[in-house]
Amino acid sequence: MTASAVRVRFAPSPTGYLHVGGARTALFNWLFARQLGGVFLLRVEDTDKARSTEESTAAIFEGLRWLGLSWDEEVVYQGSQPFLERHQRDARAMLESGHAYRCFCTATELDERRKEAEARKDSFKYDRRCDRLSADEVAARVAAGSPFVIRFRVPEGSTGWHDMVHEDIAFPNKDIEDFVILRSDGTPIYNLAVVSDDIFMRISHVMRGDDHISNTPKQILLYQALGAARPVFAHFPMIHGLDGKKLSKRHGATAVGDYQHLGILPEAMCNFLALMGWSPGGDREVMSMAEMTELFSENGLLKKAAVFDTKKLEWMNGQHIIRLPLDDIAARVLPSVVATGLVTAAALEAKHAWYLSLIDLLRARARTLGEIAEMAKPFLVQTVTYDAAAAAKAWKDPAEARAVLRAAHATLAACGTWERAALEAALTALGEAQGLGASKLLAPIRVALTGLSNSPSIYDMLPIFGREQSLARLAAAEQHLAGHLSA
RNA sequence: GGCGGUAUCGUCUAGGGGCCUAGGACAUAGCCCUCUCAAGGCUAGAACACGGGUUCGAAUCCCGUUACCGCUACCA
Repeated sequence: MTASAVRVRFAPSPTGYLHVGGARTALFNWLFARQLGGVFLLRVEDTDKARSTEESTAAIFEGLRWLGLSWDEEVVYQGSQPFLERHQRDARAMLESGHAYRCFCTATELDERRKEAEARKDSFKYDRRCDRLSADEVAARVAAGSPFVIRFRVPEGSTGWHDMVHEDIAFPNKDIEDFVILRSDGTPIYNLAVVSDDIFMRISHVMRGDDHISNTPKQILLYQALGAARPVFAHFPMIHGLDGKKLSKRHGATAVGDYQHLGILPEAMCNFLALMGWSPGGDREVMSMAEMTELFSENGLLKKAAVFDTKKLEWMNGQHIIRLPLDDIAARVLPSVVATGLVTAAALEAKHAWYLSLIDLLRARARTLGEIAEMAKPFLVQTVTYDAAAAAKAWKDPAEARAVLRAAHATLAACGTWERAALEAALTALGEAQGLGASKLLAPIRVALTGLSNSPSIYDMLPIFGREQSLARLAAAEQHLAGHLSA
């Protein structure tokens, strides 16, 4: 097969949001296509009209776009008229070629028989009774207007394939029942629709979740009955929650949109997802999209279900936050910073260099974009709010703290230049002169400057605040403590 | 129940007969760095599900058992 013949698709059913498991499947398809210069397609499986919604479709597109998984060609809708008609044509063709037959058993009857079998602890499989109907009988029922479904007549033998991740898998056909391919209302059942569409879309590799393994033999049978060449199949392992069960709402955030709002970068999300079911080999872990595209290989595909651990996702996000270009991160965190309500985008634009240096200072200590915005707050407020616990600790003795602040204020005010090195030298000298250790000296200043007990280095912050603002904050804290003393 | 799949530290994984007294990462604990918090560095504990084979030799190959997961619809 030539590389250009690679055509893969992601085929979600629009009944919810883009789930992390779906996102992982989409990512693998995308990576595979991009690496081989193939085509990545999107097909919305909306044949179940009752459960499909437009909001869901939009949410899935949005999730894919955010992740950067761009698709080629027009999105295809499985439930659209031309598609439906083709599904019916294919079903009819199989009826005519003898690969399928009409079944007049009603859903209720089937249900009862299934329950009876269950009560006897027998496994239920359709008994093919309608396949034994005479041609005349069938014609009579059709003429009488009896509703019927079309069932595929599963042949003798065994159906297997060579899976890209599981190697060889085979199912004895006797374990596959004569499954329905067309409902009594003329709409197709999943397996028919999928095969019909994959043939039509000339899909070369069907890559999906493990949960489709048992559908595969049925689909292969359909390809054969339809006289079409089958694609290569790949079944990726499932993603589970911390309890080992299939990931669901109970496990917390499972929609990719949840992570977007949490301040996770799409690069980190993809990187993390890629490692669930795939490994580039060796100790390689943190990768850019370009690196993953280059390294992706079916040899690294894993069989075991992976547990989704948000702790590692967060760590990985921190790694991407540090590695991505500063202006890129600064631009992406901007909406969150503006959302604090403390500053406008225009104001930040006006002092872009200052904003960049601020973000540079904060990003090493953040794991999410939201944390960066949170840590940026003290730098954006007009008046500092002193955190009670921080003040209680750093300003334990108000008189002493006030003295330190006053001395620091005088020292810094006397500084000729407002540069990091000079400032540090001046304060270090002050500390030595007063016999104050770094902690004793700097902790009160930290609270005066930020109101918090944790922050970037004082010497890094001073230039960010600037001379005027720094001195003002020192003075304000001193004032605050003075009030505290008289009270 | 039937059928199918999977099985290395708590988690993500490296490993494809000897390089394995099993490596890396997250998490956890401790130390270093240090003005706090991160980041970074170092260290520790922590795994080949079990039982049989095959082989001079098995985490790696085969079989069985067990556990877990999935499918078992006129859902997708």
